[in-house]
Amino acid sequence: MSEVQTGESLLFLTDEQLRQGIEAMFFAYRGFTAAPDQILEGMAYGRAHHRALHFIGRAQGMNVNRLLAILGVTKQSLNRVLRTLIDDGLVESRVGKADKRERHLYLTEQGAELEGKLSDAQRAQMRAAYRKAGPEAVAGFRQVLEAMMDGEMRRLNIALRDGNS
Amino acid sequence: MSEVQTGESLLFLTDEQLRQGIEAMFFAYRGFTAAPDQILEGMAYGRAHHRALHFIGRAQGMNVNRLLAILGVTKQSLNRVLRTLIDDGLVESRVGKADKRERHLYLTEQGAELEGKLSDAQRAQMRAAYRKAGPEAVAGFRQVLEAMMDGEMRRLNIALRDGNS
DNA sequence: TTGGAATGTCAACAAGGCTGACATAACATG
DNA sequence: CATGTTATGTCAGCCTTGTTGACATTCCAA
Repeated sequence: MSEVQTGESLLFLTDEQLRQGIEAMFFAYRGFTAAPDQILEGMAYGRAHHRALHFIGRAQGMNVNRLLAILGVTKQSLNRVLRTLIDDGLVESRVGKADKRERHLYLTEQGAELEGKLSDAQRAQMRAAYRKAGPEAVAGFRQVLEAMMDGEMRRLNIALRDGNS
Repeated sequence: MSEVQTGESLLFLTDEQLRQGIEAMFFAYRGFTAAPDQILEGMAYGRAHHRALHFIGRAQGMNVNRLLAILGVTKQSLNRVLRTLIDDGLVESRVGKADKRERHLYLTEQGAELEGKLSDAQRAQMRAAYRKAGPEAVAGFRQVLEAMMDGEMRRLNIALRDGNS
């Protein structure tokens, strides 16, 4: 697969190569969401709930504004989802200590349980793909994904990764 | 980045590594759809129209059933989209020659023009990411994406790639 | 001739986006 | 202190795109 590569880097940029990449991304993303979607179906929750649970679990205590920025939706849209999660006791919303206008979000025990189930399924899927492709491929995969994010997203992603809340 | 790899392949499979991959996929997919979305906004079309145009353009003459399989939606859902594209003169639906029950789908000149515009934008985005990451990374990227598709999707994707309609 | 396949269409509904408008509480600053 | 701004929530309504179910038509194939 890695071909000649000497001066021939342009080969990877033919329209056909790019198109294949685009289509692969489309199909792969479907596979990517399939496992958690399956768990969620039948429950009263959807993909939006999953995303909220995921990122709240990832950086517990995060405030609403930050979650909005990460998810890239409007507060009205998030609120609908968050409302049900809070009402159902999966997420707890605590008034900020320093700034009492802020609400800080935490997973309850119940919330963490569901999040864990979803995460496990998605990680298993990812793990299988990683195994099949091998560590070198994974490194390349990550590099391309990074390059595909625009600056804003990359910042959010890196902040998450480094644990800056 | 390729590390030791001897026995250490497992390093790439820690929960943390997997989680980062999951999040990168989430953020990157947003970047991936951003360019065409922007072109479409304001027009009376959405992402669903883009997908239909893309795959019809990719394999002109494809019948409806096959398109349904590729897109993975119900015929009612596709029909709504296809209806507007046909009515607006972007797609032509021809009765099958061999089997007159089938409808074969083609882009009109107008349809091809819009498809081209969307494609160009998305390819430009992809090209930028590929350039930034480099050819080796791209090869790895593709390998992981392949592994992330389930069998069904991989079959569809490969069939497309090889031009089997 | 008859069953099944390929397609289209009507109706109703749900999830999850969006905008706009408005309300409240709390911080921050002149 | 008064005033403006920030963080959040909420109501109402709209759009896109997915879903099911039901039914009709046309045509291939046994």
